[in-house]
Amino acid sequence: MSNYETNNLSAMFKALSNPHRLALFHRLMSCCAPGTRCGLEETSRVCVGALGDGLEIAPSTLSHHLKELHRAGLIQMERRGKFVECWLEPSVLAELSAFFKSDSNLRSNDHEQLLPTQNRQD
Amino acid sequence: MSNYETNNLSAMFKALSNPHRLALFHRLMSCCAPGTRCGLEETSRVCVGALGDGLEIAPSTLSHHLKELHRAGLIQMERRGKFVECWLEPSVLAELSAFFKSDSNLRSNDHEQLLPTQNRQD
DNA sequence: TTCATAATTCGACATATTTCGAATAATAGA
DNA sequence: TCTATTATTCGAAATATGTCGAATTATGAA
Repeated sequence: MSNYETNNLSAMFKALSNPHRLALFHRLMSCCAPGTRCGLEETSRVCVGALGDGLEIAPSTLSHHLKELHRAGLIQMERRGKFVECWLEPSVLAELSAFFKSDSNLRSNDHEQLLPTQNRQD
Repeated sequence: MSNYETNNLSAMFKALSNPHRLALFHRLMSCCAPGTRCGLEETSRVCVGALGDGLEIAPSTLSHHLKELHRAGLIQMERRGKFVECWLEPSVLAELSAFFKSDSNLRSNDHEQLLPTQNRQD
């Protein structure tokens, strides 16, 4: 994993490291049309105020958190009239899911000899 | 997603939000036996010092970061003689990968009416 | 016992994050 | 234009995090 990839990914995880932001992100994940794969082109959108509903945070805090999610590349935002709509690109979910799929992270011999010899045969 | 789950997950993401910690975690992911699914029972272990190799952080910082990863439930640690070995439980990878699989996050009607009516039909 | 190596704990400091309220901007409608 | 609604920006305060060096612990070997 290059430094660039590491920083990009860690920025995403940082955005998700706050419980409020994770909840916001998860709402966006959950609101896709039931019974279909989330997104494709049917990504549903939620306006800012509705996203924060029930979270008990000030509007300014909500705005800040959504900006962080957006800066990390996790969500999209677009003003439509009085409202600002948020949505989630399915490719982002795919990228993150793939990262934790161990198969995609196998390398051949990068880390030979990482254990001292006396500990390798038991 | 319950509050408990949210906090648990966000703690994991917080642990991965630091580039150094993400690099450490990724090394543990990458060092599995080539050609096999990571883990099952062949999880390979790496001792603390070797994990930090090339990362240019002080031993105390390395120790601190590994403790954070452990506290978040992301890695396992066990002393064997002079060394402390670290490894990764495959189930953790599975859990995280599954979280981003949008299918597993579909709910039926939790978020009806999140967009104001005038914006729902375009 | 004494020494060297591996790793952790502790205390300190600089920096970053979370959160809020007040002020501001953007928009739709009367 | 004036007003109400939606959302953002700004500044400040409290708290958390990342990092290091020094001291300490744990262990194996001479």
